[in-house]
Amino acid sequence: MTPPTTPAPSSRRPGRPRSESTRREILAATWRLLEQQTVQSLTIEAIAKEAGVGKATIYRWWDSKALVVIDAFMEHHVMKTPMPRDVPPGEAIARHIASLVREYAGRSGRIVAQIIAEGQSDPVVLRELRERFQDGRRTVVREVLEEWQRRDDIPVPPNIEILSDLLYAPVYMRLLLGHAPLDKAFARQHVEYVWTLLGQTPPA
Amino acid sequence: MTPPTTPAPSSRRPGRPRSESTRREILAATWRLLEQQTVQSLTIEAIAKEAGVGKATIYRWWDSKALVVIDAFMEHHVMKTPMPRDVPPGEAIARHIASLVREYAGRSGRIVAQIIAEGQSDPVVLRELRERFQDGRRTVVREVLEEWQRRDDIPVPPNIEILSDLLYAPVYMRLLLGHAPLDKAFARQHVEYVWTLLGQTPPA
Amino acid sequence: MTPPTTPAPSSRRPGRPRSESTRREILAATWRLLEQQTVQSLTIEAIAKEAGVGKATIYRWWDSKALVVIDAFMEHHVMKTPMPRDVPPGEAIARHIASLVREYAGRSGRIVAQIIAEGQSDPVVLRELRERFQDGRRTVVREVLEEWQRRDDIPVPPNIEILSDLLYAPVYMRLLLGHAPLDKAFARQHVEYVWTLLGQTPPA
Amino acid sequence: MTPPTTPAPSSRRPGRPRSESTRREILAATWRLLEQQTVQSLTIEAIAKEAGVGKATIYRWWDSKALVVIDAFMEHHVMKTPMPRDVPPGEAIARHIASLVREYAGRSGRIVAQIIAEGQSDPVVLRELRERFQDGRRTVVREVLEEWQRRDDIPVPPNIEILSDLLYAPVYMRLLLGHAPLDKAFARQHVEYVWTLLGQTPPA
DNA sequence: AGTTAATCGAGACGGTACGTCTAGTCTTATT
DNA sequence: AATAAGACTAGACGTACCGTCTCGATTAACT
Repeated sequence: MTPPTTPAPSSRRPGRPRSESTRREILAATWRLLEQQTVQSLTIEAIAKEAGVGKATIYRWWDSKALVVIDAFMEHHVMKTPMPRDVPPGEAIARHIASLVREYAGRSGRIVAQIIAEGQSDPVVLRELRERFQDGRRTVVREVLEEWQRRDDIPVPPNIEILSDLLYAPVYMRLLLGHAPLDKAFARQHVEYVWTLLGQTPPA
Repeated sequence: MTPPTTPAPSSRRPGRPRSESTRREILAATWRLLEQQTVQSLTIEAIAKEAGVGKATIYRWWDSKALVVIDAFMEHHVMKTPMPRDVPPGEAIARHIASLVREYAGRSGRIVAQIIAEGQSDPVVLRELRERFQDGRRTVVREVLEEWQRRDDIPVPPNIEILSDLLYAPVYMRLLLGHAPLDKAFARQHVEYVWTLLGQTPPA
Repeated sequence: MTPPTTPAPSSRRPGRPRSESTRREILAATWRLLEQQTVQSLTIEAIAKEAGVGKATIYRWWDSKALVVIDAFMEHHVMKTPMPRDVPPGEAIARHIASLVREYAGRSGRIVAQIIAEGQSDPVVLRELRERFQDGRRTVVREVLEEWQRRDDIPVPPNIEILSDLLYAPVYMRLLLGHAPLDKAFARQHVEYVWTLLGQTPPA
Repeated sequence: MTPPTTPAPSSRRPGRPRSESTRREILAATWRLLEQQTVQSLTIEAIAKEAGVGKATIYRWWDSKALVVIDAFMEHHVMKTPMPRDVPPGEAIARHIASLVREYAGRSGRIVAQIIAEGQSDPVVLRELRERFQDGRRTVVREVLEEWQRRDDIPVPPNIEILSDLLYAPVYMRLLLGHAPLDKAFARQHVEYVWTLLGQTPPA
């Protein structure tokens, strides 16, 4: 199945073209339903009904419920946790972590967590989530970390992913395990501690 | 519903007592089926058939499929990742992380990941998993970290959970997101880097 | 699949026994729906809904929609066109044809016609209809015809089926083709003519 | 909807004229598919695909699947069971019945039976079938029977349809009910018996 | 030894959703 | 206009499980 985001690159295929309004309605309906239930309890049937759409139309463009949810999420997410680019790298990362925690503490966090959950039994979902949502972010983080190393000479491991994980993994762990709160206090303490270990003054 | 692990607390209830062999057969069947499929695709119906047991018998003792899986997992897990207690605390933690990575790289890891996944739409599951599988471990980790602080004066955050997460979260993140390998090289690099930040010599 | 009319011949099978009330409710619902629509437009889904029953329950006991309809028909039909046994054979046949025409001119006729229609693309249906509905009748007709031959010396073909068809086929042809009315006048004219050919006085 | 056999009666309508080759291709595709499946299981979708034609094109010219089938049947049938016109009327009828039985014993019989079946839930189909396929025949049969009466003084009922049904109904009954074979032996026995009743010598 | 009460297996039951299929309609660009 | 292509809403298909229920049969402790 062609990824639904890639329309028709060439001139034009024969037949009635895909309805853009239908696509939007499906994603909007999905998003509405996710206010009241989990991804697991969500059904294609319910999405179709809520969107006023035939089930086959959904199956035509998406391979699984989770992929619809990823699309719906991307449609409404539009990068609410950007990496600040006009501040020193250490502060950029700190602010980014804070905004990520803030975002993940709410509904978006629950939905990301449930998409990751779906991904545990469907590799396609996990891959799609990473490619569309996280890989770009990881690249930016890596660049900022390298800049930070150049500017402030922070100690960096041979494989910079190790540092990147160190910074972000606790956020995801609390999101998914819920063993401790995912809140502003956590973000501050985590940043303060790691910055101290890196020999930096934590941002105010 | 009474937790299935708590048999009969008082002297004795009237009527036919619960069959211990049936309980074991259900958990064994669950474990067998999990060799071939995911927790999500596993069904109570299939467990009942595989175990030669009525569905109602399963429902009588467990509230959900995931709770059966947790029990089956505990039955076969028997703490394969103990915290070494006869080595210096820094080395104990390092070895523990290595054994955890080793364990999670295989089937147990997949199953733990899938239980966490189930937990994203069922708080009971997540709580049960934490209480029976992780809380005890976290307590031990905390004790070892405090000993480490006393012995080697490592820098420790006010809330020691922050350090604990720093050490273990990358393992869970790789287990669940799969964005980077969960292998021996990762364990070594991660430990080496964090130990360096803590001003310690990483164990060989 | 076991014919649903044959319950459990032996002592008792394990498991919850089949619900007789459910069986009756399904057939009653089918009959109700057939007052408003054709067999072709009838759906298992609609039967299930009308009967307040799960679809699987219908599929468990019947192989196809048409077989449910046959059962529903038999349940309500209870042989409304019996062969009179206390009159001379010629008159018995004449009365039987008249009652058959009367019956087939109404709803029963439409349903029998539609079952035969279903049978054109499903041999099982046609066989079932013949075995449960027509074979018994044909046997009786044959006996009465043989008695008629003995008593009144009517001319009979070597294969008595030929005469039997001659008597009954026009009824079915009008039922199915509708090229001419299936009414009392037809029944009278048909009987009068055939009786004349057989050298008998037609009954008043 | 205009009957599809009536092309464009007037001089010329604006726009692209109906494609005759498309019409033929649809009917040919229908006929090909009917070699492998029943009318009931045949779908407009399959016909369109097999003919390389849009579904809408079929819907534009025919009101239902069964009407397409009737057209396809007429296209290939070309009256294979004509009434012989250069023999005595009794023999003409006898030969006609024999050829009808021969024809109906094969694939044509199955298709006619299935068209009649479709007609049980769609009066339009039944009417169309009669008008285009059987009414002409019935008229011819009636004429031959009347000639037979004049020539050989056979006993004829007031309404000659009664005799006509007597002759032909057993053929249709066996075609549709399948309770007894539709073969050469049947045709011979049936004709012999009826001819005897009519006081005629059966043809050799 | 007989009674009592909960357990067990089997499997039928009312439901719900699955993913597929076809109906019949519509929207394109092309002929 | 008519066409091929194919997307669209609608809804039935037959299957799979859900969690509940009714059976008869078992299994112990308590009369």
